[in-house]
Amino acid sequence: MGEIVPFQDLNLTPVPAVGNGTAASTTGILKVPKIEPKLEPLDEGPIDAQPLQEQDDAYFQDPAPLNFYSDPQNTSLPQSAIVSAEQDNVYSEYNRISEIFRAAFAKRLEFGDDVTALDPDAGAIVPVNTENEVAPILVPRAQRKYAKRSSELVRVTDLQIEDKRYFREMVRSTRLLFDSFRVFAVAEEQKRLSAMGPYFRKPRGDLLAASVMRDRGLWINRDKRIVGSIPGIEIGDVFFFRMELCVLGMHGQAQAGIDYLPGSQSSNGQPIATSIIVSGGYEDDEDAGDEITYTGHGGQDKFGKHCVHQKLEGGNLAMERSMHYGIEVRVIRGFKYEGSISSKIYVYDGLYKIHHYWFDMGKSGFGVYKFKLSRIEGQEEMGSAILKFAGSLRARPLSVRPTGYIHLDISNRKEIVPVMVFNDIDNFGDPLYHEYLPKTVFPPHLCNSGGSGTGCECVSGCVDGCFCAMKNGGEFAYDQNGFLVRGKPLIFECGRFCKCPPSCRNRVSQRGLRNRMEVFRSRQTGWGVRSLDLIHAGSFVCEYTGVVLTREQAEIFAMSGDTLIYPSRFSNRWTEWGDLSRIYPDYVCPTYPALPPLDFAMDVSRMRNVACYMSHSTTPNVMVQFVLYDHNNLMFPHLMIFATENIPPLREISLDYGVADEVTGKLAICN
DNA sequence: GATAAGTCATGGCA
DNA sequence: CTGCCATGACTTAT
Repeated sequence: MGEIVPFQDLNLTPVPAVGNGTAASTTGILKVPKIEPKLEPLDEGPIDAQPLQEQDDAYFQDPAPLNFYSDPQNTSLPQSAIVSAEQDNVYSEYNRISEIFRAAFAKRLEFGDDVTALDPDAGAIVPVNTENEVAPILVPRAQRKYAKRSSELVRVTDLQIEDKRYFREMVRSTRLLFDSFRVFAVAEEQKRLSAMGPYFRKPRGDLLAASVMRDRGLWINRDKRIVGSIPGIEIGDVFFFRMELCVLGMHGQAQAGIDYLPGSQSSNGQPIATSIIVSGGYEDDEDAGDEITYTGHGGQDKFGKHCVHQKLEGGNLAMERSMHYGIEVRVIRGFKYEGSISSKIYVYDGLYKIHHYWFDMGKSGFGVYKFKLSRIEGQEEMGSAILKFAGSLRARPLSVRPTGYIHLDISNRKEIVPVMVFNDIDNFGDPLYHEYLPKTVFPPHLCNSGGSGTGCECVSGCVDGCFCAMKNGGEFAYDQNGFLVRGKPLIFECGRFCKCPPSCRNRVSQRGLRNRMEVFRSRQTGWGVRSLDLIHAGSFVCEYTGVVLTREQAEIFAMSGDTLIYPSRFSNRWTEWGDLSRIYPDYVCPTYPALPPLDFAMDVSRMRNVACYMSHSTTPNVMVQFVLYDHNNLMFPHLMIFATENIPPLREISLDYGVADEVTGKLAICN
């Protein structure tokens, strides 16, 4: 080994604070006057009288099936919907937008294509706006020119709170784009492939999204090689693809488990490891959470069997050098996760230090390098530990948390999965005193407008181009997995006059809650909501229910001081989900059908559902999307809540309730 | 579970 | 110093 340059000579300088606080103007999760009902102590409430008991039946024990499309036997859904085709003309705008996307994808350049139409000054991708010409989505591989990964090794320290918000928002929007584009790209690529003939392999949305985003220069954290935590990424954040980690600068290797700055790029010629992925791919690994014995890479054949001794080179050498300099590494754990959209999930578990390493005989009889890592103290709880905890909580809530639960299902089996109530802070228990309302109640005349209507004829489920697809502008709002492709002013799901079964892909939000929820008491937000299941970005979470009041009724109610929800005041966060303007410069956010002013309010004072307890945030992880299915009045849509981020179990769900009223200074949600 | 298609960064070489 | 290309890697989906 050559001469060792001491740690302080390494070019490890803190990055100056970047954020200026303008990216996010207000705080994260706030204490707001959401629905603050009259909180009553539980002195003579039902809780003490009826101690909770662990429930063993399927309703409490079975995990919610994520792929509900494989359940055509489920006929419990109401077939009460009236949908007519009268709006067909207003969807021409949708059709036009869809055509742009389809054409863009169809015109993907292949290797060797002529690229003279591309403008070299505008980066890799250029829209060609002549008639009938659209931008290609991918530049031919041979033509791609990417900015190199930086070799400047830095550690980011002392971020101010506004800097943290800035970076969190940057990460959030990047992930949002990755997720929504991934969903979209798979759907479009499938259309393109099927137009060319039969195909056998589902396209990989992770690769498509990452590749297109790289073309557009949308990968982040490439201008610095960051040691330690990545600003904007928190312990416990969950990822579904290795490429997503590359896009975020978390871990730059598409497959390799050790990411490092090679010695050839390092200021002192020494390689430095920055992150590792622990996912059980090496038989000699031992993972005890805080302590890891990590096996170096190499020595395996293509089937994953060791066949030669490992060498102290590449990532292995970088690990040894990081140990020598006392440099921390990020640890990301990979799991198999039942019901996930991808085969594995990846969880950021925080920073570890390498304490020693040795050369050892592996179980295969070939030599391997082993590294002993231990977690740096004082960090947030490990994300992987929370995932495991949530898993046991789903099965045996009262054994895992003997105190705190005051109800195991406030829905009283009105939902498909339980909604529990947890309070280990005080003795308030008002969620127990409201009737649970699984679906919004509309004025009777809306849903009973005669026995005739129009709908699709898809007896075995809706297909591309069917009547209901056309009503949504020629494309369904949801992909084959039930994920929202992009937000729209309004979505038409199939309804009563459709011939399709309840399992139809166009009936996502009317199926109700799919994730086991917990209403919990919090010192910061009063009541809050968290899920025991991992929620995928783009998936339906729940409806925001209440009893619909017309304006006249609402005025009377408001005078009497009841709590009302005004749907028109929810901020238009749906425009962010699927906003591809950073990929398609001429992207137009869907604007049709133009909704009339939503001139109604919802009373949630007596009857409500789990959504009512969600906290407000200006950096929310869910949003409201308007949906129609059981009647046809554009003025009275359902308020459906969809996830805009991957929400790990037990992380608080937050919603943007809209801006504060300028006159009263109150947040808009309450009157 | 074997296999095929796909990607990245690295490192050697011209 | 740059560009090219082979290589290895705890992937992902069928």
